[in-house]
Amino acid sequence: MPELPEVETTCRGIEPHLQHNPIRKVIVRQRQLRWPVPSSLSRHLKDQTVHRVERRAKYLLLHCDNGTLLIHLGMSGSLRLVEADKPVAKHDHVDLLLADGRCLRYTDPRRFGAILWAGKNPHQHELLANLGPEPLGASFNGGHLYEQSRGRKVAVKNFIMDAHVVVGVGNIYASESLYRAGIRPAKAAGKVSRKGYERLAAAIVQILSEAIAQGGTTLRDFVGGDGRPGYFARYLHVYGRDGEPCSECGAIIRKIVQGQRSTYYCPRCQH
DNA sequence: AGAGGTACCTGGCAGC
DNA sequence: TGCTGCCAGGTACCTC
Repeated sequence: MPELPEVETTCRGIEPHLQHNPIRKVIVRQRQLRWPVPSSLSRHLKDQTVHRVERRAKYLLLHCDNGTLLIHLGMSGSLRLVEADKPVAKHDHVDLLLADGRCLRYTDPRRFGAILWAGKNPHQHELLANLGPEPLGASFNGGHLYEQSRGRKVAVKNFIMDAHVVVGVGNIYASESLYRAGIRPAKAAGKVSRKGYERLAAAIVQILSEAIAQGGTTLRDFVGGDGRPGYFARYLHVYGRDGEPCSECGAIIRKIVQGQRSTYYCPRCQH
């Protein structure tokens, strides 16, 4: 479910509700996520206040005075503020009960997500320390992609999904960005020109920014709860559209598999 | 070092 | 209706 725009939307959505609203109790119903939820969680969080929520890559960092809670939503995770007495559903794994009678509820059917305690220097945490630049940050541009890609034989689509190169480009937006930049997903990363990477970096920035402005495209349907409707048809040009005509040139959109993930592209617009 | 595959897990859907 | 197989938005870790 969550690509970077959804994580960003979650980040902005929960922060104002957590500030000045101390955590009174932690309930862990399912400890077995990607890594076990630490048993020390309750001790660390009880009576702490989250004073700031930050996003780094697709991790959420809930900063408290004595350390930081790291949350990753994996493929199917979500965080919602609900009344504390709302009945729990099957995959509601963790609740942070708040002083105002509500709770931050972590739900994750596939349990690929993570909830970890990071201590006082969270950016030094092993999961965060070696990540590439933020796509919406100042150090990300076409030059960076160009430099990083010299000599690399990996397909450019896999290259831009590598978190050591740039974080936050998930499977949907990888296809969409390459389409907008006019680059074939299977092309070797080292063979893409500087100009190509300048278009690609610009496309990544534009597409992620637009998705955030819309409130996180995929989160919308996830919250709605039913499959993957409306927004796909409206905002995505190639993803999930194999067999349909390209909106630019009319050629039939193709689907290929790269690294066990589906990739979509227009054979006429992308070279 | 880099490329590619595997693993984690549940649910929804198509096809029979 | 029920079964089977396949697919799904992520990413750390393994092997070659």
